[in-house]
Amino acid sequence: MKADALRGHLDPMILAVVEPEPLHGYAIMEALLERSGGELDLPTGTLYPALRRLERAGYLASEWSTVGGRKRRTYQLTSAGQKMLASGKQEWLTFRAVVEGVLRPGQA
Amino acid sequence: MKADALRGHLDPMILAVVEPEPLHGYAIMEALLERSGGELDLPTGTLYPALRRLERAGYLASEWSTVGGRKRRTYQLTSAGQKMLASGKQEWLTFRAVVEGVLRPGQA
DNA sequence: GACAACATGTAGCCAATCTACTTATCAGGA
DNA sequence: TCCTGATAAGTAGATTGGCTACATGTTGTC
Repeated sequence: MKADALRGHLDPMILAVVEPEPLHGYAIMEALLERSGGELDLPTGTLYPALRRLERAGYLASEWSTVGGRKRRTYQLTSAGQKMLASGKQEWLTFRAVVEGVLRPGQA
Repeated sequence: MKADALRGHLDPMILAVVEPEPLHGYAIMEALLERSGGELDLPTGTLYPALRRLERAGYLASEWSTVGGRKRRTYQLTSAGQKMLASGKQEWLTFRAVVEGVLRPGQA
């Protein structure tokens, strides 16, 4: 999968994995990897800046903790993030319809 | 639809609309608009550079003509473009599976 | 002692899309 | 006649988010 493809689609995906329960960065990476069937292996240079961006925008809130001597910053969805996630899902459906309307991916 | 969302997905869409028949730039814009149900209204500053890029890459070939006093540059798919389109469709299916695996868009 | 896994982060690069602009022809209505 | 909208093609420059590459430190295992 090309890197560019992710542009503009990563944010809702991150919000989606922290929706059911707050997670720290590393766990978010693992959740994305798992939910994507091993396809979405984000470099830390992508994920961590994205998390800070989402927090700055008010969609996530974070809190430090220490577990087994390791420092974790755990992120949870805010109510603004909840709304953003919902509209992100909606936008995805629109986007998918647009691409498939043009691409007709059935005919290889 | 956000601008970024298109990143990396536009190329195969352009190739797809010129697949059945060669089209000139303006007609490609109209075809995209029509196939997308009016959603994909590309600015010329996006389309024309993209066409040149695709030609430089060998996926499209172009030819000038004049119709009704207006100059047109008509693009057609090359065989490399044909292959690129096929793999682009395949990549789209992968990408879609990744996003939907993470997003579970059913649950709004 | 070394290495993999866990955990977080920054600096700087790159490329595709965008806004805003230019140039030109043709058709139709005021 | 003049103006506008549709047709047609293009460039310059800004933006921005995901990338590579790097830095730092802990824990557990061979």
